[in-house]
Parts: sequence; C-alpha cells; structure tokens
Amino acid sequence: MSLPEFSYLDELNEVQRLAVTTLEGPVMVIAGPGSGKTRVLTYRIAHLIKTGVYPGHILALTFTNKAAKEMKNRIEGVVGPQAKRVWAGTFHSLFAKILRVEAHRIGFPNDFTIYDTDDTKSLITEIINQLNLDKKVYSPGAVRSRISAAKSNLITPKLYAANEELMGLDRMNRRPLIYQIYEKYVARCLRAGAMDFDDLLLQMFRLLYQNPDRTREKYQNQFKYVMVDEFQDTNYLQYEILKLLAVYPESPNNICIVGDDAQSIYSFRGATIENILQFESDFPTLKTFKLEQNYRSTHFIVEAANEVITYNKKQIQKKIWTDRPAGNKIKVIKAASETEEGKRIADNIIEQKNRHTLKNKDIAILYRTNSQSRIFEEQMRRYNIPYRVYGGLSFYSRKEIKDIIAYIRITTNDKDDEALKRVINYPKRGIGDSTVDSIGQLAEDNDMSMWEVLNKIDFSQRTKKGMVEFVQLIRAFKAKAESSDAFVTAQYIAKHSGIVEHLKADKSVEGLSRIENIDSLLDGIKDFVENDVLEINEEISRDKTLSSYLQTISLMTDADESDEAMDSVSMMSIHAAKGLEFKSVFVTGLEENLFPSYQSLSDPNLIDEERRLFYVAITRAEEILTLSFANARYQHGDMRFNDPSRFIEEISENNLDSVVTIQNVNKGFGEPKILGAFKTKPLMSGVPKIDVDGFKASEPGQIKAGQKVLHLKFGEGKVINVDERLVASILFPQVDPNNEKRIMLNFAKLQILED
DNA sequence: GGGGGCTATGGGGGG
DNA sequence: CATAGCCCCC
Repeated sequence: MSLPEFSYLDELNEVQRLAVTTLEGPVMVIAGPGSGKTRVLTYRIAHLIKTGVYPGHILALTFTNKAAKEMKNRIEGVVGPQAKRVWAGTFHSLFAKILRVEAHRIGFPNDFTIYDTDDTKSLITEIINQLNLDKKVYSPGAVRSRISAAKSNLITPKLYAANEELMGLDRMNRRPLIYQIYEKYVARCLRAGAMDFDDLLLQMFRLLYQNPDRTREKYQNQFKYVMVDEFQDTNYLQYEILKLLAVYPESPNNICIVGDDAQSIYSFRGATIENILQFESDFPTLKTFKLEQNYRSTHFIVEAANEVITYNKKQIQKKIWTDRPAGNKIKVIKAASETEEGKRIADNIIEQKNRHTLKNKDIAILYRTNSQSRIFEEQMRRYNIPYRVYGGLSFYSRKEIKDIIAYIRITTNDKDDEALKRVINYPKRGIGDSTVDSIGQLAEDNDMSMWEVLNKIDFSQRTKKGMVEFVQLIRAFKAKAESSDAFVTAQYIAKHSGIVEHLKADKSVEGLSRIENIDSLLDGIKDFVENDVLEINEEISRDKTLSSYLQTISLMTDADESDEAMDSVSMMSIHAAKGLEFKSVFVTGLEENLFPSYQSLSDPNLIDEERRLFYVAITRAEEILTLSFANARYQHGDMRFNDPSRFIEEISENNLDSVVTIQNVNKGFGEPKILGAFKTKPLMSGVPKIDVDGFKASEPGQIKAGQKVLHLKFGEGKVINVDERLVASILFPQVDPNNEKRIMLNFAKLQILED
C-alpha cells in the first residue's frame, strides 16, 4: 500500500506503477491496446506534480485536443486546479500557440493565418498555372503531398533540388519541376503570412534551431518534463523538435514516449516507426516498460487481435493478454450488397440493444473510407436508430462557414491571398476570374499581396465599382475589429458581407440550414469570447482576439466536438476511432480492394499498415465485435465484386462465431445472378475431422521445426519454422497445401505426433 | 469580360 | 457522385 497522498498508485498494476513512478531520464512505454495507457499518462503527470514539479514545466503532447482535455480533467481530479497549468495539447495546436508569440523572430507575423488543405491546393494550382505547367501532369494533390513529405523530413526547396533521389523520382513521374513549385509555394506562404499544417511543425523547428540562445533555451527551461502520446504516429520533423527541446548539454533528458508500433496507422502523412527504434539508440540509458495486459476487451477479441498481428513481420516483441471472461465470439456478416450490409447491421444493432441492454452510444460502426458512411446513414434513419457521423465534412469545412471565415481571415491578416480570392467576388460584385488572375499576376510581379495591389492600382471603369466596394468593406471590417471584441466583429462581418442576405434569398431547406450554421458559428465565437474555454495552458488562454479564435478552429477536428450527452450510434473511419472504445463495434466493408485498399495491394509494407489498421479497428471493441462484408458494391460508379478481405481469414475459427459464419454463408443473397457473378472463396477450404477425445496438447516450448503436429481445427500439419516469439509456420495440407499458417504457440493447442 | 449551365473526369486515411 | 473545365449568351 502507498502513502495516502499517493493512493492513486494502488489503482495500477506493477508495470503501470513503474512507468508512472520512473520520473527522471528517458522512458519508453510500449502500450498495447486497452492496456491502461491513458491512466498511466494521467497518473504520471499527477505524480510529477505531487512530487513537487511545477505543472507549467510539463509538456504533454497528445493525438487529439479532446484527449488532452480529458487528460487534464483527470489530472485535476488527483491534484486539483493547478493541473490547468500543464501544457497539454496536440503538436499542431501547441506549436501554433507558441508561434503566435514568437513567429516574428522567423519572418512571419504573429497573427499569421493557417492554410488548410484547400487553401494549399488552391495556391499550388495558381503556381502551376503561373509556371505554365500542365495541371493534369502536376496534379495539385500529388504535388501537395510531395511538398508535405519534404517538409516533414526537413528538406528545404534547395535541398530538394539537390537531392538526386527525389529529383530522380520526380523525373520518373514526369514531374521534374516539383522543386520549383515547392520553392514558389514557400515564398508565397511567407508573403501571405500563412502557415500550412506542416509549417506549424517546421516553423517551430526553425524558431528553436535558429534562435539557440534565447528562444530555444527559454523553451528548454520551460519544458523540463516532456511526454509524448502515440509516438508511433510522429514523423521525423516532430522527433527533431522534441530533441531540440529535450536534448542539450546537461539536460536531464526527461522525455517519456508512449506508443505501440502495432497501432501505427499514419505513415501516409510521414509518420515512421523508425522513430521508436531511433529513440532507443538516441537514448541508451532508456528504461522501457511494456504494458501487455488488456483491460478493455474480452478474451476472444484479444486473441483474434493477436492472431491478426502475427502476419506482420516487423514488430516489437510483446504479447497482449487479458483475464477478462471469454465473452462473445466474433460474428461475421456476409451481405449481398452494401445496402444489405447496412440493413443487417441495423438489424444486429437492434438485436444487440435488446439482448445485451446496450445504449446507442455503446455502439460504433467503423469503415475504411468516409464515403461508406452514406449507406449506413440511410439505413439508420430507416430503422430509427439515432446516429452521429464523425469526420468527413466537418462543420468548419462547410461552404458558408468557410466563406464567413475567409472574411474574418482577410480582416485579421490582409495578406491572406487565399481568403481574398475566396470572397472578393462572393457575394457577386462583378469581379470575374480574369480580373482576379490579373490581380494575382500583379501581386506576383511586384512581390506584394493582392490586398496591397487592390489598394494601389487603378482599375478600368468596368470593374472599378465592385473593387472599391470590396476594399471599403474590408476596411470597415478592420476598423470594427480594432474597436470591438471578436464576437461583435464577427457579427458585423456576417451582416455586412452580404452573405446572410444572399443566403436568405434561398428558401430551400439547405438555404435555411446554412443560415442556422452561420448562427451557430457566431454562437461559438461568443462562447469563445465569454467563457474561459481552457485550451493548452491557463496562461495563454486569455487571448480572445479574432486571430486567436481562427487559430483555435483551424486545428479543431470533428472528434474534438463529440457530444457525450447524446445517445447515438457513432459512425467514423477507423483512423478517427483511434484511442476510442465501445462495448460493441462493427468493422465493415471487409473486402479486398476496399480493406485492404486497392492502393495498398502491390506493396507489402502498405498491406502491413492496412493490417495494423484492422488491428486498431478490432481492438476498439470491449465485448461484441462484428465483421461485415458485401459481395457486391458500387465503387467508382459501377458494380464491383470483391473477395472477402484476407483479414477475416487471418482470424482462426476458434474465435469466430461459427454458427453465424457457416450457416449464413449461403443466406442473405439477393438475386441468384449476383451469386453467379461472385466468385466466392471459402473462408476455410476444408474442415478436417479430428478425434477430440484423444487429443493431448503439448507444451508450447516443445514445438520445433520439422515435427508433425495435430491441431484441433486444422488437422495434421508439418512445422516449417518457429521464431523467437513462439510463432510457428505450419503447413496443414488438408486445409491449404500451398500456404503455411502462422500459429501462435501460446494460444493454439498443438499435439506433437512425430518428432 | 462576367455569369450560368452542361459535360467530363476522377475518387484514402487527417492535422 | 462531386468538382473542374468548357461553352455559350449577355
């Protein structure tokens, strides 16, 4: 038992307690799903504070703002209101807040604006046009991701042009001039006083790197203890920033990272598991703790997760286990079409709610791509099941909201050309595309912002009226912002920009809801001004300007607005489900070409990432896990017939609800002609008959390569190989004579027949 | 030069 | 199925 003031330590298991109480020096916590990671993070911070560390000296980087908020609330429960002084938030939101104070040191205005993906693409498109390049070859999306990858790896335009590997790849893709677009893009962002998402990291790095004496030292002293959650999803740049903060002569290296290589699902945006390996070699005195006990899920679910992940070769060795009851086996729903998939899931939800007395909010439907949500929404409405869709088109990406925001942006930062382009002719005031283009060209040639051009150049009579109108409008907004608070200004902007008026002309349901959306945006701003919404840190939460508001919402994601009070079924992408848990989870669309996605099929590394995504999906479930797939679905406009996902087959029948899978295999098809078109591959080719009574399992350690063994489901097999994790490759000729199965010896029961 | 309607094309995950 | 680009009319 601990001293009364440390009583929270009694709520931890032994490894958790060690991770919480090892406060000094580098620490790595490898935390399996449901292993109490949040609890460890929370108590570790609480413990730091309880042992005398000033809360404002603790930096805690989380994956979502919501996670940070929850963590702070829980810390507050242990140590009281001083928890508010902890610096907790996402990399992006925290660095944005720091840059709001420091950006002038690296050539940006402190009230820089944040370009979202749309702004970035639109700017890249403009540059492509200015360079007279073909938009079909240089597709803005592809160019953007090359630039993003370069930034995430600290490759400047100069380094890019000098890098043979990158340049060679671009030449191969017939896009040799990406480096020029990159160079121009960087210059344009600087000129516009704008940072994109990658810049929030990159400019933070530059700030620390280029100002070693004052600024870097200041933040090194500020953040005496650094903690990073979901470290497996950080990229090279993020790690380099962490090193600037925590590694310096005489640094105590108080850095603690928490993560799980098996849950790394963001390599597409530059995250690299290499960071974990790098961390081990950068900090040789590192203490590592592995949290392997799963408190979330029942036995069958944990076992299925373990089975699936063994198919990935590269992993940090660990084994997740649970002492929770066996629970429900995993059910597989086979549907004829995506519509039927939706219906059967709705049926199952109703049944589960009755049989297991679940609430709607205990249930989640997960999918690989956001576009799959539509069908589920339709069916939930049909069955009167309340639901909420997370992700996809968030509130702040609606057109009417972006329009108002664009006016606010141009008001707070008149150099923001992307905002200007968005609203200079909305509502219509007679300024057409070619006029806007020529303003853009003038701005480019004179190295000034479009706003400056508007203020300096005389236009032809024809467009003059609209132009003068626009300039005076923005000037009035700026004046209002000088004298009023964010809410009053925003209200003024909404009213005088003409947007609301323009929308009122539209009497349709959509038109009305757009006006309602603008109203709720204004409510949000009012709330921001009046209530002390604590984000990140108490000391910097008093900034109530419009530009501070803009930064807050730019980094807000849908998950951050989740409404716990509502009792509705949650629908979201698997990426968005990371870190969440539900009593019952449906993982849908389990078909080859969809999950795993067709883009991943040719690359084993991408398949492994898809598998980790599947691993994340199934480990969200506490008690009930249901997998579903459709034989046929509309993809890209026409009907496709996909095979069931390989991931279903990677779960052994031990853990599947065989009654449902076997009996339903031939049920539920619509028209027979669909059946004929669907080349079904049986989940298991043959089911050998085995004498169960005579079976006697051998010790896992005794299984060796070359032996002949007996498995209760698969029959006789030959052991090809056993690796150090006690995973055996075994060929079961009766099941599949061509492919070995990977059997986890600690879970599967095998009897040695012949040595 | 600006505005509106029609056809062609392309489509992952997210801060 | 949504957006961009194109064409035609004002």
